[in-house]
Amino acid sequence: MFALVDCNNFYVSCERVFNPALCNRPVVVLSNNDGCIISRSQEVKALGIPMASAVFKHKDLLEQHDVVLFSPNFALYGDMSSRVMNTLGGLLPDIEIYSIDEAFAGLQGFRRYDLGELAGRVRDTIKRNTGIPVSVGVGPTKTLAKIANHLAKKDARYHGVCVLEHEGDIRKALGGVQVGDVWGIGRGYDRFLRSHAIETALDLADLSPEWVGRYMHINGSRVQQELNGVSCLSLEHVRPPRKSICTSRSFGKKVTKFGELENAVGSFASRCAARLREERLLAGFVTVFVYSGSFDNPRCRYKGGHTVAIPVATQGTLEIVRCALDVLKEVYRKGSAYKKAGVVLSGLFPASASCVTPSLFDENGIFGRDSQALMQAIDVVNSRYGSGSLRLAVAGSSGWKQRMEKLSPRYTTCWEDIIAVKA
DNA sequence: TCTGGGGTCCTAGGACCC
DNA sequence: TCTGGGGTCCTAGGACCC
Repeated sequence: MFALVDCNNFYVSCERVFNPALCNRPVVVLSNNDGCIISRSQEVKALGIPMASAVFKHKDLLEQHDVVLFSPNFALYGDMSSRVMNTLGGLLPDIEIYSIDEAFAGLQGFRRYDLGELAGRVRDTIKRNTGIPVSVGVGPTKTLAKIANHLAKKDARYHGVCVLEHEGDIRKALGGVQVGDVWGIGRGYDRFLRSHAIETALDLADLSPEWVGRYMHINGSRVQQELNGVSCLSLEHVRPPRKSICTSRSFGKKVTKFGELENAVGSFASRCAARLREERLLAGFVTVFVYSGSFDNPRCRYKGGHTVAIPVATQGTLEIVRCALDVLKEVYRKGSAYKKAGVVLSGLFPASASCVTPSLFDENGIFGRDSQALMQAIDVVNSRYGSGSLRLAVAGSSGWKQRMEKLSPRYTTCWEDIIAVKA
């Protein structure tokens, strides 16, 4: 059996932990640039405001109900996530951290336990230790554990815990779940299945496997088997090695000047290089992409991107920024108004590996022409004084800066922001 | 006025090899 | 009249996840 532990309204719940006055008020957390709604409290869901929709579309409704808005505070959410995962790991040792707010757990060691009681204990302990409310779903496959979790969240009668163990219960539950709510069925397959009158998870489970294989390929077949209790997806204890690192942002206003775009791409490339060193990796390729506004006149839309190989795989900021700016010159088109840009590093492998192919002509190793001491100094200064404290002149923040108007304090990761409690 | 940011995997088709 | 059989690699696009 598998359990899926998923935090309720995670980003909103993090804000509420340090500001309990928000607990019975409608709250949302916005995306970068304060553009979209990416986390909603129960009260906001009840207003019918959908996930990931644009704020300006709901302006009146948000004002009318006095909804509290937050800019995203990922420093806080990341730290709260590790608190939740640490507590969970202490209760259920066999876990896979699946995303910032959810984890699977293998329950092989708990065969003789009452799984409902165990799940309830997990829920109560995480709430007590971290302040974050979670829901727990239990089932014989990961996909069924997801379904159980979905039910535990949706139906208050479950009190946040749902165990699907026996076939009759499972089929009954599947009959009440929309096919588009099944893990692995996204917008595309939802539309396709509904056009064939397949409405519920049970309808999908009962289809002929040949038909599913033909039209939904290998992943669709796995989803179907998992719904029927055949486990195809095992617990992944170690994260598979990362294949790419991406930093991209939408701009606070449209950017037309090459110099401003250069500042943005320079800082994205610097951020990517810093993450590369954090994870002790080397990169072999740099991609730069730029978009002009996609919601305006579609005729003026421009999307440019290009990838180059770095001569010798590196983790040095100077080398990577230099490559990225060269690529930017190729993809920049004068006259376009840019709304978004990004840098992607790929061809990654561990810096410790002996598989680096060095340059025939240059003995500088994995930092390219950059000095290792310089990179270390930059990383140390930025970790002590905040990222961006020490940066390249080209990695400026003029012009393209994002809106972040409703940011909460970094309660758990910054000394100045720690809450003072008065008796 | 205003529309997120980060990932992974699979498939089809084309180019190329012998 | 008749035109092989076996591969690999790369890319674009589409699907999905949070």
